[in-house]
Amino acid sequence: MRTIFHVDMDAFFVSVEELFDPSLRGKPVVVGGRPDARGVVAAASYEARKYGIRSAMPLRTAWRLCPHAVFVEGHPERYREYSEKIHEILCEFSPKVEMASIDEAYLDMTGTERLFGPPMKAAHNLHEAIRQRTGLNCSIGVASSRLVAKVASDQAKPNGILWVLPGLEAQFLAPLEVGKIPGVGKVTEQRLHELGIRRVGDLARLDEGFLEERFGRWGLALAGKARGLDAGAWFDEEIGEEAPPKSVSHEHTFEQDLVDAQLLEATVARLASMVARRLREYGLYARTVHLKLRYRDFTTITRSHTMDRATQLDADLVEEARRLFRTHWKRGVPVRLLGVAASGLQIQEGQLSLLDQERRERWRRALEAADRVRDRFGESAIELGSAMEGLYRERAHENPARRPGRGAGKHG
DNA sequence: TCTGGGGTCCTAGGACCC
DNA sequence: TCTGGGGTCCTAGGACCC
Repeated sequence: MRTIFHVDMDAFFVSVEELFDPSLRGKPVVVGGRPDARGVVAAASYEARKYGIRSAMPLRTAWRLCPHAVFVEGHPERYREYSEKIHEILCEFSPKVEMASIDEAYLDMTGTERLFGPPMKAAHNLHEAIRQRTGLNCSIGVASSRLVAKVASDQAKPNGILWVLPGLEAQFLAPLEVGKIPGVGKVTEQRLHELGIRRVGDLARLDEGFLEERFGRWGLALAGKARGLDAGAWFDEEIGEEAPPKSVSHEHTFEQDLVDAQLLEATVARLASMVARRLREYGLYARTVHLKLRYRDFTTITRSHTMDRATQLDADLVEEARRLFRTHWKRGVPVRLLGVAASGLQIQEGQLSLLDQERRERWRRALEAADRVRDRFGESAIELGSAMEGLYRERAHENPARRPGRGAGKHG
């Protein structure tokens, strides 16, 4: 029998903002952007929630519900910093810690009794350690599976601890609405409602075969979840360190829909460069490039292309993304959002000839140097990066014989 | 009300190979 | 010559999470 903790920070983004600006305390606060911006609520304070404001709600709606709320853009760097602090603290309590997102984590506390005492005592100590060292509140769920621990932390909010005793998992879940099960969203909830299933207990009573018939493999997982088991890919057994990313993406919604081909293409190029940069930071190479296009009426298409070999170079990703855009954008139709993603990530580049390898190595170093320039002077220096690429091409063309002899790293 | 950005996982059809 | 099945890759779309 395992002992799993799920630690979930309370109103994380808002709470971090309050640390830096205590005048926000006690007020309805919305993190996400200006109230008239195109965007959604990233986090709402408990006071703001009293007005019906919720995460993922359009900012304009939130503003209508509570015009005197304080709207802030937010500070992602600060959230990352605090997330790392929390991770450090968690690692003092267990060697098996897994950050599930920026503000929540699973701990395997099995066999830590001699060190930290029984589960409730350990949970209290952990809660107190986080509060003292970060000034932030969290809620903790304790149970024999990830699933039940996660639901328990949600039930414990705000600022509480809930331990579901081994053997009582199904009893704990039974009265809850099916939407409380992680992985059951609006669509599945609606489908279950149509079958007359409203509570987890209703679900648990059903025959597995019936669920599999209607929901496929997902139905089987659902049957397990209703009984408190870690079923399905969402909850793999071991709790451990994070795996490398499977995809990297950047997207942008325009303040106003755009039809200008040049502006749109420039955006595609910028997004592709940002993706390439992240790949270099991770030390990964991508084989597949995806373009995402959202039109004014919100219809959204994605188009992708898989290359012969993996790359992490701006030029390659920009070229592929731009081609996808030119091929698939319906000219003259206003665009709301553009996105570029990379997948099929691997550690090594595909096999190359020696000459290609040298050429690519020079490019890679030049681009890394450009990344450093951007770090120092900000994203506006991005033009410098592309200008350098142009310069490189010209020179290589004018005087190809000169390139290999000179120090390869100098051209950054 | 008018819908972000960054991810993961699943499904399903078609191509291609054995 | 016709028929088949399984496995894997690619592509597109969608549900879901924070």
